[in-house]
Amino acid sequence: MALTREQLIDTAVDVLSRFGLADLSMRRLARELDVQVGALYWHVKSKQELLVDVAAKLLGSVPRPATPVPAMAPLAIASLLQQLRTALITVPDSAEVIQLAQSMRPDALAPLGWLLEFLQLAGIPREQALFARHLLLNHLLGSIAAHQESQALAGTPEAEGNTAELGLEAFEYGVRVILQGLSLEHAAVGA
Amino acid sequence: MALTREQLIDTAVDVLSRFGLADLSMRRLARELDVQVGALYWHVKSKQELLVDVAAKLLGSVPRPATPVPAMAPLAIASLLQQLRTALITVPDSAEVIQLAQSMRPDALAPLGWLLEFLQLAGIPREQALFARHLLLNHLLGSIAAHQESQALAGTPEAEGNTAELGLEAFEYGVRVILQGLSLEHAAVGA
DNA sequence: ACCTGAACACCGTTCAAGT
DNA sequence: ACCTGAACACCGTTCAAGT
Repeated sequence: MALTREQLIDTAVDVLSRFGLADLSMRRLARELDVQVGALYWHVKSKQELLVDVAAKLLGSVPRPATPVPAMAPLAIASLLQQLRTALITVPDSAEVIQLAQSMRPDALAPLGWLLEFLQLAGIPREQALFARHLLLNHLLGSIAAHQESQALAGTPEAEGNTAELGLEAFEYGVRVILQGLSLEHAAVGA
Repeated sequence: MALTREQLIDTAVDVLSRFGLADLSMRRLARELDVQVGALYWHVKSKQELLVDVAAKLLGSVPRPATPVPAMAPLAIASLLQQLRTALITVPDSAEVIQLAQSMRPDALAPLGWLLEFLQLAGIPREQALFARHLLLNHLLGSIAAHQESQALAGTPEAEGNTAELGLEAFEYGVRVILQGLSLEHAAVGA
């Protein structure tokens, strides 16, 4: 049966999850799917386009939180960020893939749209909500990348629980700091 | 006269500044320096090692601010971040290069050491100062990358001052939010 | 419509051998 | 000490030709 775009994306997600971005080449994908490299380009315009779909699939399992009342918006934001983190933290180089997708097609990642929505709901004007989202996103992706690096360098898994919790702690600290800073900058949030 | 490591680094900075990271290959460098590719590997262990030195050179022009009294630490931090931004904003893909250097050799970039120092001076305990620095760094590099992307997509330089100021505004907004959030999280800062 | 075969124009790294 | 020549094992993308 003929190769499908879905199959191509699924295989890409699989190779990424198991071996990382360095091993995710078009040639590797072709080998994995038992076709010639050229065949892939009938289903997909370029590797970058494929990676956008990979990013969307990585975030596909994140459910949309219920729309909060304004006073609860910061909580909804924090929990959405947590969910995004858990969806990405086990996939090597996922931060890089999301960043690329976000820069290529800013509307391709639905959960990031919700994030903007909740920030505005919290009383932040649109333009500044865009800045604020950038801030939160840079922190999310940055802390995921840092955590994965530190694990990669760890080598022998001595005290692995230790570094894993440290990564989570750093993430939550940053979210707290940013949300507090935002509520100071925009009076509308507090209760 | 023989090729030197300095020459190699300088040429790399030059190619990066003019053409970006995609064009910064060992083979391109060799062509530029009129040697064979192999020659480069006598002066440098790997491309990654070279990029660490490139990153250090990019930040080499940033002067160390005078050590502030604790109450002035946030100001010193904000001005150091500004200087880092101006050093990097004109160099394509500089954020990526800094991030790589920072992950390969966390002590190679002196100004980032100063940043940690000032955060502790502001009354933030060491461990959390490390998180806070990450937060500021992710914002700095993220906003530089975003600004350069938006310029790349702009194509025709219509209303170029507009987007340039928008990038600066987003950057300053983020720094403000983070510093305010930090001062809320750590009581020691206010005057 | 979907894929093969083969090419084009590249990569980073290594290393015997030269000077 | 410093560099060349040549190889090894890869890349992403294109495209005539096949089925």
